[in-house]
Amino acid sequence: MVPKPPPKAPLTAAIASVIRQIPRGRVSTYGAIAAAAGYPRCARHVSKVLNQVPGLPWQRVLGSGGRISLPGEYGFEQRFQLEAEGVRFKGRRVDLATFEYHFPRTPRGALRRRP
DNA sequence: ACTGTGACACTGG
DNA sequence: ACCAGTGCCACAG
Repeated sequence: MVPKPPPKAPLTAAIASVIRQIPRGRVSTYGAIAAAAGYPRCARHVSKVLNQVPGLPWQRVLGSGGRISLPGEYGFEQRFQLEAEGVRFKGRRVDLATFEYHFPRTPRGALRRRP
């Protein structure tokens, strides 16, 4: 039997996993990541995961429309990092049509809002 | 068990 | 186009 599987924050682990799938030179958004992890309405939680789990490609995560949500100097840092990977900006935004990474599939049945 | 939190998304002015 | 306000929802203390 299993000694002790970590039934901790399934959402956190799922989101972290999804973020790691983003290849270099591509980006994604909070909402898309949350949805790909199976939790469509938990975009806000993605930010929490980025702060909790180190080693993630945090710079590849953008807000809706390809905007940088991270304020302050870190925001510029993010922009530099992305440009270093080949991601181009149009004004303050990234052209998602070109650089957004589309995840292969939602790992689990996505929670859908009840009608 | 309850309350606060968060690098959001979306809508209206 | 931009800003401010509102809704959202699982996690952590």
